[in-house]
Amino acid sequence: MAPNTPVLRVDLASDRPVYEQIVSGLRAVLVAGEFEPGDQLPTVRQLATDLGVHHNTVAEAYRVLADEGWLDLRRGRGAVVLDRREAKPSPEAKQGFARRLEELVAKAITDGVPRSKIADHMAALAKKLGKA
Amino acid sequence: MAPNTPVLRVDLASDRPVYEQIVSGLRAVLVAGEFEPGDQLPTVRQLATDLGVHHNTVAEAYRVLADEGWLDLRRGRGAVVLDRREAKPSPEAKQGFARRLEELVAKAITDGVPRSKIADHMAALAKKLGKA
DNA sequence: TCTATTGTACATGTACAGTATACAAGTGGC
DNA sequence: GCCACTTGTATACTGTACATGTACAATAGA
Repeated sequence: MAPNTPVLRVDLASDRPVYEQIVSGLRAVLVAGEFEPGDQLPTVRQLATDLGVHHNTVAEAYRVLADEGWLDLRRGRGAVVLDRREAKPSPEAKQGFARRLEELVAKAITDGVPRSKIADHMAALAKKLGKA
Repeated sequence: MAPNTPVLRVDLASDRPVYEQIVSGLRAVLVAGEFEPGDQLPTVRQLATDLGVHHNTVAEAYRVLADEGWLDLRRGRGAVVLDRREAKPSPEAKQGFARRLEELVAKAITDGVPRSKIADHMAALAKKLGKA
């Protein structure tokens, strides 16, 4: 493996905001359990250098994740991964997820991804979630 | 049902651009097959009034869908749904879909949606895609 | 205590989203 | 054919968000 494993990657050319890419990407990594509670995340300056952006951009992303309860963020200390087992109920979150999922699939179909591939991906992910 | 069935709905308070919400929402409707080729979509002014936005905002959304091949757009005539069966292959589209899907699921989990619900939704959608 | 490290606050440049307004291109009745 | 009307388009303008530059505050460690 490469000397320093990149935590994630961003597309500077994308129309999607970089800080939002960092939030989404890191959140996926955290949900996947690739970090244990107590683990240190790269400092805002370290990750910023890796990604080629300004450290304030990374800081903004870390702040969002901290608000969501994923990180403990303090100056001088860095970003520490939290436990976050509390599953707070969300009324319209389910509905929102369903709609976003439909929209994502519609986009993929428009982009020419075969429906069978899409179905396979989702079935596989659903299976993984079920046994977790 | 209400006298006029709303084609879709947007959240003006969302940080997500309205025109992008219109694109995603309409694309999902089109993929779902709720319109036949040749059907008329609401005029940009009509839909704009329904949604409470400016007609130029709707026009921008229609233009994106027209570029994707979903609509035939001409002044004086309105927006007509096209056939669009051609499935153009996309190399990185599959990979992009997979990543976006993971991120969407991570967001849902963060929002407190039970993993079982997420898995059920995806399994159901996958099944529907498979038999289509 | 002193210094380096780390996150934060604020101001600035730039690009994009949404709107107001005027225009061009079709449609349909006469 | 003419003319009013409808529909999408183009341009200018305003507010806001993204990303950055720079300085600051708080913590860690020697």
